[in-house]
Amino acid sequence: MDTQWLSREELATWVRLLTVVELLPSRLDTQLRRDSALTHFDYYVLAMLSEAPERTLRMTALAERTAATLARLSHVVQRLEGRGLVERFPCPQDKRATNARLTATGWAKVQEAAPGHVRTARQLVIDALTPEQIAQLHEITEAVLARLDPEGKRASLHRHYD
Amino acid sequence: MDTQWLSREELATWVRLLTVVELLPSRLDTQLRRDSALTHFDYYVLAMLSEAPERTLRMTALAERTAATLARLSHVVQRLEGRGLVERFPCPQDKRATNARLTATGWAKVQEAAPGHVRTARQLVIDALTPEQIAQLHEITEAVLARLDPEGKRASLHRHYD
DNA sequence: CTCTAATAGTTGTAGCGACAACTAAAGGGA
DNA sequence: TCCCTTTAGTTGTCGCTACAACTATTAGAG
Repeated sequence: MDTQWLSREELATWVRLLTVVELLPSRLDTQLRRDSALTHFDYYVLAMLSEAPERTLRMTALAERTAATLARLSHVVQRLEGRGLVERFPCPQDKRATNARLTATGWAKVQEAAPGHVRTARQLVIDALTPEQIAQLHEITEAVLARLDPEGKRASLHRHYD
Repeated sequence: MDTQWLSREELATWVRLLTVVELLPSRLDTQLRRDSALTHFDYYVLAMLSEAPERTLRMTALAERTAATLARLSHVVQRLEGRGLVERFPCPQDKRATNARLTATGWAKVQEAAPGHVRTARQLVIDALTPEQIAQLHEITEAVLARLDPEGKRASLHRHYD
């Protein structure tokens, strides 16, 4: 049971990755909060609904696409419903299930927030990388996700974009 | 002011990156919480202190190495002090400043937690990648950090590992 | 030698997320 | 049919983080 410590190069990379993982979410939150009064997670919930048929998804499906637990999603959707951006209604086919649907106000909100968010994504990440690096990062995140979420229980989102 | 939307490849990569950024911290937290009753951030604070001369750092220096705001660090160190893992004392040279020092108990805690944490880091990320991918990820995170933290105000940590 | 601005750190508060406990409905034997 | 398990979702609570407001000390301009 000897510990396999990290090599110099592995450690340097690991530390940089942690720093990115630490800083990126707060940057995204800050921009969206300031410009649209949404957290980044709020935005993603709305964005996923906006791309779904009828702008409607079951809570479980929405949770997968946003890589969230059902509990967290439930809290968030409750708040979004209170703000009139989303509405919930029981699923007719399965009485256990709940559907979440984007309201007209919610749709307008996403439309308004999207350009600024994309600009931020470019500024902070995408435009900092060469096309080759984008391709490399694609492979790298793919490999890591296979470890983080082997069965794809959470985080099915990326499969919709292949 | 037309929006430069993301290409198919850019979007797929961006979504994967977001998923990693969403899932990785909670995985690290879960392991450390379960095995050592520490958050990942707690662990990093203790780890940074353990590598410093005298196992002591000024709050500002510690905040940079952990990519945290001073406010956040202050709260965390307060809690760690309450648990006897860290102690604080005023800096003699600069009466505004506070030094944080790892206690013997804190040192023991890091020693105990480190192997499990490294094993997790390998399992989830490092061992999922080839040496080439590690090198690529090093470059990629470097480029992104230059955007996230241009002046290196926060996140000076990685420079200690070059 | 002031007086102002910058630096160092702390604290209060509010909001979000993790975890555990819970209800309710559907599925699946025997 | 009955019972047990699984699935779907909600809710309460606690702890952590962001943000803003605050104090105290130091550095720098004039």
